[in-house]
Amino acid sequence: MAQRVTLTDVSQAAGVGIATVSRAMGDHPDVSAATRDRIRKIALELGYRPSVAARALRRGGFHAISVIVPDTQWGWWEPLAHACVETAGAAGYQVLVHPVSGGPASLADVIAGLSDVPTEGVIVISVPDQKAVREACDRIGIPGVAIDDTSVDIHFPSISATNYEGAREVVEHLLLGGRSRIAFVRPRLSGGEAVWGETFYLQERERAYRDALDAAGIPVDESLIIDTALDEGGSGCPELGELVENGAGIDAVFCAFDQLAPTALRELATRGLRVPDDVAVAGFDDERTAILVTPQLTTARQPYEDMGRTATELLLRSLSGDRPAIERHEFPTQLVVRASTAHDMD
Amino acid sequence: MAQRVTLTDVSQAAGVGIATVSRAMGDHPDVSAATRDRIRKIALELGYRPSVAARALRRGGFHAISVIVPDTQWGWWEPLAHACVETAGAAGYQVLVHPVSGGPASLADVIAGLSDVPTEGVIVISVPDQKAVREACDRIGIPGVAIDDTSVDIHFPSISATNYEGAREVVEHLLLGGRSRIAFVRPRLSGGEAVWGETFYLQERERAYRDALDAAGIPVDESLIIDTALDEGGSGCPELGELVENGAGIDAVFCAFDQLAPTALRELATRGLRVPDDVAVAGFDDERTAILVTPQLTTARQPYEDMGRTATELLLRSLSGDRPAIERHEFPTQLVVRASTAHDMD
DNA sequence: TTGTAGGCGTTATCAG
DNA sequence: CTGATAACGCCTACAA
Repeated sequence: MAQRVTLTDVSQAAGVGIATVSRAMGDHPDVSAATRDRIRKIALELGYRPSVAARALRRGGFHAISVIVPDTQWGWWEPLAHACVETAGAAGYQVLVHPVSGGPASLADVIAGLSDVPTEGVIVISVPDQKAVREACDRIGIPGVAIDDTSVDIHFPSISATNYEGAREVVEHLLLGGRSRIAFVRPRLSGGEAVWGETFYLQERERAYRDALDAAGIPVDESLIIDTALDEGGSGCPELGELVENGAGIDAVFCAFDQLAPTALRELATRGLRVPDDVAVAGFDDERTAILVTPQLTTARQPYEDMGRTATELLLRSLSGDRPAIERHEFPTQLVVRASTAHDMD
Repeated sequence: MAQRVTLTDVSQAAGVGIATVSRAMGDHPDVSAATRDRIRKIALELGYRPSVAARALRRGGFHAISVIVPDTQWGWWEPLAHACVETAGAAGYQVLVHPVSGGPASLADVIAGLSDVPTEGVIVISVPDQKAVREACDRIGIPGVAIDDTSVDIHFPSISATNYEGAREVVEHLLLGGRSRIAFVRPRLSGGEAVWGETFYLQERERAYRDALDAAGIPVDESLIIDTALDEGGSGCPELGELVENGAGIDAVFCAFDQLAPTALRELATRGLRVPDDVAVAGFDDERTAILVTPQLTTARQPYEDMGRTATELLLRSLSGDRPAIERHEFPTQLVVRASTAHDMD
């Protein structure tokens, strides 16, 4: 139905050669204005659309890369995609963004589907299992780069922030503020997603939490490390509430990432604890959440721009023959102090 | 560099005809397992990748559509894109998402760039000027559908929510709660973007605001209609502050959309006004903002799923020859009552 | 200024 | 089972 009208059709309808039509449609100089206009009119009437495929075949390629983005409800990955688009655009590449629809299997599915998409390479964001994804890439024969700190084992050049250093900086900021009973809030694995358990960035941030306390001579109290459901709109964080209830005497909360903060803040508010006076709260990412909650959240900002740009550069380089090493490229975070931890706001 | 190795190369290296290689690469039955494996091995060594262009040319088309999404920093449009992906996927279409990079000109630019992208049609989201975009589409000869309520004049089949009815419902909800001094907060045009001034949804929501007051027998006080900068992270809303200062005696605030609420809420909090006891606050969209602010926001939810699905269906239909009418398709919003307006929470 | 012909890399149709 | 060959639709020398 769709791709029916061709150059030949138009040429016949106009009683000219196909070359003339081709020239008329492009902005070729070698056509008389009269015939050009006549042909264009006919083409329009016939609903002629040039075949991208034929054109690309003729010219050899599309110069497009794909960015595969996770299907989280809210797009924290947007700054990343944006940076990719910018960088690729400057190099004459189109960027195709493919949202992943669901479970862990489907990332590989999306990639498999790419065999019919004109893309020369792929940037995957937040990959549950790099091995499977890598195999999918190999199967269709395109190179890839990951912006990912979830996989413990990596099979792509992997871009991430300095999770350990960033988290350590956050915790040290809390310690400097005189806090010593610091809870660490992690996301609870929901359903069968045992994946979380081996999530690299969680490991790193937790390690930083422990090390920072150690270094400050504060023994880690395992009961202060709690797991909770991820639900930004939820009314509270029962596990944190329990901690307060039990008289754990916490004076700070470090959320493994910003999205865990809203429920924590609400729980504290419900229990009449003031933030930051009674309890300081901090997160990680500097996501949209951080500026919308009350009070606004101290956190570690991930350098998404740099990360996206570097990923794209690595990919483009590997398109021109390079085979970049499979290693982690870590980019430093920046501590952003806001009202949720007060001490050095003055 | 990239697209060099072809079927012919592999066939020569393997000492067979290209047809055999083609069959070996696909999962054709008519090849002996032995040759198939041998050929595949050689192809892998040579780094052979089938040409998507040639393949598409042969098979006639790509079956992909594009969704062009605005480059707002935070993706309220994501549910839309998601619905498009789902709907298109079910019909065997790939979806390419193209973020727009900047100013009003660039949407048309993105579309112009699509002439080299294998896409059969386009869904544009939030179009500042449909006329220009329509011309860009015509120029490259692909059909389009808009999910858009910004343009006053439309040149695409245009999907949107029922802005008037939705806003009216919100204002009536405030009135029902006994509020009568209701401020209406609009975004201020920043820089040269006179576009906002002729923004359809703003006109509609304002009209609803006025009509609702009228219907309730409350005269519209023009001084209660204020324009403010859009800055989610900002510390307050000076214009609203002034209103309070001047003793305008407001008891409710209707924000033209959710993203205007955070600063309004902060301003009220700063001035010691309690929400909703002293002042009720409501928005429009049911965006992420709505559940993150304190207190959570009463608002009108846009039915993004329906909207995205319908847009995709319209587009797919126009790919099979239909020429859908250029008209608005409006989908009803749903009033979502949260803590920011208290009266019927009990 | 216009028409003819060849080829881009695949796949499908035919012979062998 | 395998090999030649003809399209697919467009662009562009080259020829008229």
